[in-house]
Amino acid sequence: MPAVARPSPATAPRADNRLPLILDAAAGFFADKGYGYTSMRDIAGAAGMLPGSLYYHFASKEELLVAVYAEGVRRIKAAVAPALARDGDPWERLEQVCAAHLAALLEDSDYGQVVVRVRPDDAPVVAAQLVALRDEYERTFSQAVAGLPLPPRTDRRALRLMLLGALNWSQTWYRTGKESPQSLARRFVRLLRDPLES
Amino acid sequence: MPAVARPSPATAPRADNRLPLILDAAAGFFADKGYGYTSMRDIAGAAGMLPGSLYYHFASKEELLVAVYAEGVRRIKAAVAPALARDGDPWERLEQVCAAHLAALLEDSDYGQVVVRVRPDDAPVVAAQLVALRDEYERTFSQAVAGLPLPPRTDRRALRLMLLGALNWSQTWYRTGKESPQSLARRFVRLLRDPLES
Amino acid sequence: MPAVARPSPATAPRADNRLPLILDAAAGFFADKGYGYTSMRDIAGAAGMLPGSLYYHFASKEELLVAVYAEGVRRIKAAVAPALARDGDPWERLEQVCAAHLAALLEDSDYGQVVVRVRPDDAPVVAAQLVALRDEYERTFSQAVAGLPLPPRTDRRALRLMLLGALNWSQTWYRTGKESPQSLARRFVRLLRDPLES
Amino acid sequence: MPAVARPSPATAPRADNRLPLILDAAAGFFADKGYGYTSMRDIAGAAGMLPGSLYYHFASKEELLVAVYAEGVRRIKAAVAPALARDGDPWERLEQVCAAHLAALLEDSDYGQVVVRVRPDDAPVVAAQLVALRDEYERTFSQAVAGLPLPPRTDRRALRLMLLGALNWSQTWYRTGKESPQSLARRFVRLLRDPLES
DNA sequence: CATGAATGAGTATTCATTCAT
DNA sequence: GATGAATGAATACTCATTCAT
Repeated sequence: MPAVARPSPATAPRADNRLPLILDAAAGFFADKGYGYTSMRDIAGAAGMLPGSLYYHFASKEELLVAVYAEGVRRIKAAVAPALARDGDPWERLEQVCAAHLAALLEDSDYGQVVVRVRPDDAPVVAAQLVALRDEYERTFSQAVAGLPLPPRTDRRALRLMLLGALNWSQTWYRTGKESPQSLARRFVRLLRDPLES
Repeated sequence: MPAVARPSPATAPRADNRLPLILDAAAGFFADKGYGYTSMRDIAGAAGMLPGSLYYHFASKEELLVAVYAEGVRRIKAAVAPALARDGDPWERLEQVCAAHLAALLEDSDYGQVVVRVRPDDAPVVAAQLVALRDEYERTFSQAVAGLPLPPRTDRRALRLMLLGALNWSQTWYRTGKESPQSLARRFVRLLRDPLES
Repeated sequence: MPAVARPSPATAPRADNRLPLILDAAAGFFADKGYGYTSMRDIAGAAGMLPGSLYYHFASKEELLVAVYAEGVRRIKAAVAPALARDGDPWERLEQVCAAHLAALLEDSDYGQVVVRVRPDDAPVVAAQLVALRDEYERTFSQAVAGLPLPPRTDRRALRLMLLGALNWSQTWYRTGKESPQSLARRFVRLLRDPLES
Repeated sequence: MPAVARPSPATAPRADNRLPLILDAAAGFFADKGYGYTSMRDIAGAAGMLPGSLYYHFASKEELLVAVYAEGVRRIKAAVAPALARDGDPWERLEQVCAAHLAALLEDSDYGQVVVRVRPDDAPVVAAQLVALRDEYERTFSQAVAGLPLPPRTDRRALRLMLLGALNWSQTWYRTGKESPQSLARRFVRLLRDPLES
């Protein structure tokens, strides 16, 4: 326990500068193969270290997942925030929010994918934390729906669940390149906005 | 213990057929914990046999999954078929199809859940078979959308993807008891049919 | 226990007419992959029956091996016998014996190969029987060496071990087609007969 | 707890190196029971560790075999090298080479035995490596034959195959104690060198 | 003669984790 | 901060064998 050498335990309590490397590696695998199909060895290998070394940074695989998941939520929220802040037509705003959500989910980074792909009960011990993080984001998303001028008695909850479900499920069939998140978002929102009954 | 029903030990030599038992057990676990989180021990235990005994019936865990998955698709198709066959208002028909789909997925049996929950690439060796099965069903579902009278240039593919996505994703948040598949289907279809833009 | 139907329990105590089929299948695998690497399933499959059915014919895998091994020894002895019976030049006779031995071992059938390939202690329970069978043949082979007119004090035992070793080991490197057992036998015997020291 | 002997925890960080222990254990079993009849449990047990722990050192049973086999070839080559390097009578040299070969094979260590006992295709994945190793040694052995002054048109290849076969097959019947490798080698070489035809 | 169904013990291998250094 | 070495429990799967039918 060196009491002097370290410049200042308060300002730099723990450097841990390879931490982002680990998070990136983990996010990559979790997004790609899922939590349960990823081993600590996979992650360590990709981060250029040995499995045991991961435990200096995270107490368990589950805690590592929480960290990745939290970062994923943070990024989706950050991606959606500008769209949400915009003034103007609420339908247009919803479309932009959806586009940002989709982009974060499908293309921008592994972190976003993790949030949609990993089911909280894959990691029972921390399931509650994951659910809380997910809920946190869904409240954000709700605001975009809440701002919509809708006929009275419209079921806004169903609207939100439907839209979010459609968006999230797209991870299942979406293939990069054929269509942009932006245009997909437009299609989906149009289907809701425009009357379909001829 | 029906004392009469059994035809005769000669005609029915002894097909205890614990095979459906195995399938049920597997379906239960796959639906509940996912494919990768289920062990052959789990399944064997629930079926009242030893792990090795499973291999008399299925050559591998993956083939067992295919059997469960196929049965799942069969059941969803069977559930949806009557609704699809109905004459009358196409929107009404779509609603009934969605209700049947949701019921099969959320309540009726584990088999339906497996089809939605298990990702084909969890079992790489048979992934193609699973995809084929899933596609087979989706073609069935498409018919309900195809029958809709829609304004020209409506994007029917997007409509199908959106609806199916919303339906399937419901597995994530749906909790039995609060709301019936029937009523949920009605809500979703209404949101599409009725104009939302005031 | 039908007392009448069977023609005559004494003359045909047990038909067992698929037995040769089983032996052939077993010989094939034992020769090819070795005893330990062959499963009863392999054999049953090749014989067109189920694994359990083999136990009607043989009490255990080990006993099946004994049967195959015995048949192998029988065949090698039968192949060598005519050459051994010949009159005339003893060196010529030895060459013919070696040629017959090699042919039985390398080309004629799987049974011969089994005798050379399978080590008695691969099947501990019956090891002694296998050794006895092998010894039985070696005594036969010895006669060909015993008949040789050799300088006094020649070590006939070493000669037999050397020749038999060279012959048996050929299974390791011999590839059908390049050279006949006949010509290989001639080469080996010549090396012994002719003086090499110039 | 030796307080002095250990040079310094810094220079010799802690290379317990139980690896040779594992190799020895594996060599012992492979030589004794054969590759396929040896389990990783056997080896681990003899090395004083748990089965899983072996995989820290070797990626698979097959790779472990390669390591043992390579060491075996190395040892036989090393044993034969001095004899091969000798000047003087080529027949005498051949005899010494054979004696060294036999000693390595029959008495000196399990490693040598493994090379002769284990058939490359017992471990299909690495079979090619094993064959390459074996060939490597056989080229060494060939030199001893190549140095022999022989009548023109003598078949040197057959001579090498015959001698090596006789030597290697001796593993089958040789029992320590009765006769030394040295004397056995002399017998074999004499049989070739001296004219047998009276 | 043969099968259908199962057993129980064994196989190689994987994995999250630990901990002294 | 990280490693080398190991643990212990789990995993999918295999195999010789059994036995009622």
